[in-house]
Amino acid sequence: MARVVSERADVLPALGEVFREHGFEGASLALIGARTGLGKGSLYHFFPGGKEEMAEAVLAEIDAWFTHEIFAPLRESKDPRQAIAAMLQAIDAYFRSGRRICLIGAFALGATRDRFAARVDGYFAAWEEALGQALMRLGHRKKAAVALSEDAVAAIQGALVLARARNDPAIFRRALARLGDRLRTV
Amino acid sequence: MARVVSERADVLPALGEVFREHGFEGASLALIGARTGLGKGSLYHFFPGGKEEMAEAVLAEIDAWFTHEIFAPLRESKDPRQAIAAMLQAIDAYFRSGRRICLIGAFALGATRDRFAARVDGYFAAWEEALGQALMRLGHRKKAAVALSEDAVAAIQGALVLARARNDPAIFRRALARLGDRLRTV
DNA sequence: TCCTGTCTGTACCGATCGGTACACAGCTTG
DNA sequence: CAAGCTGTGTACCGATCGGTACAGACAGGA
Repeated sequence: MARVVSERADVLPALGEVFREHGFEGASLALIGARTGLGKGSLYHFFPGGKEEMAEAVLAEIDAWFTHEIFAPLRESKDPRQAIAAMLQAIDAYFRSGRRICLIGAFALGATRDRFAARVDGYFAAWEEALGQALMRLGHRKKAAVALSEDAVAAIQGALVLARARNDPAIFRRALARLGDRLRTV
Repeated sequence: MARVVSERADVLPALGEVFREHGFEGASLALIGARTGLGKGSLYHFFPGGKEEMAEAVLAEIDAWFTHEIFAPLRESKDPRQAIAAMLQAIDAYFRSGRRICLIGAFALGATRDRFAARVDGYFAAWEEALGQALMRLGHRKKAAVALSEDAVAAIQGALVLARARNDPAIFRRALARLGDRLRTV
């Protein structure tokens, strides 16, 4: 039988897209198999825990990406203003300017939330905390920084909802632009 | 066989809750039957179109409620400041202070979006338009009113995502409070 | 009383679901 | 070459899916 040599990590992006487009429940093994090019044999070889393990692996990968690319710079950069600008740019790229939804946000609203509660909560908690840190170093007092970071993360998620609801990615870009203004003023 | 006498409209609230909690795909007929107390016979009697017609009816009911309770006052009230305050209060009650999600927002992020695209788009479009009207009568210029209303609707949706993601309804109340401040300043 | 239309429960349908079992292919190590 | 591990395809499992068919139950009007 054909041997294609793939690794667990190789299929995570495709897996993520299937979950994004069809949700956890809607992503059937048939769909997953078609999208990843892997049969059930391979799938269950890489993910013995089935769909749940696949989703968990995808969430872990997303978490790692954000931690490294977004959260760490916000926490550590010596220039918080630049770090925030970089965050907005990275977010715009990651969400394809509003054409791609946030899998974690979608899971949060879906029936899947409880199953991945720790990941879902941790993702947003880390984001808020990291952005709050940057805002404090920018000169905001703790309370204001917490409020502003909560507002910012919510604005991003809301913009993703709206952009997809109205099928208009421009909504997301406009929201990011306004958010940039609000995050620049101390 | 037992006869309970119910009407189509009577089951819409229960139907809505099932879709909220399990999503469109996750809401199986077994679940729907259990929650509404209706068997398949009754269900398909009231909704010959099956699940799709059930969801459509729920969306129509939600749309009607918002149109009457939220959008119309925003458009017509002689005191836009008061109308906006009333909107925030009605929203807080409707979403149970963050303990209840927005079905339309959840559908927008889910795989179901395309099937109910018109409803989903129309709901948010109407909200933005109505709020924009109120903001203009409050003294904002058209461009600012449009931007602010888009921001406000996104903020509400984002706060619902966050509140459910982090399992903390207080996030929603805080977001509403901050939104009130932003909408009050002309 | 009978008839007709509105409800309701239930048996049943084919399709698909997630998951398991297992045989086999091919590389790697001796 | 032989053994062993890692991938891979496929047949198969019971459960559940959305939907249909249909007969029985009840109310209102004739």
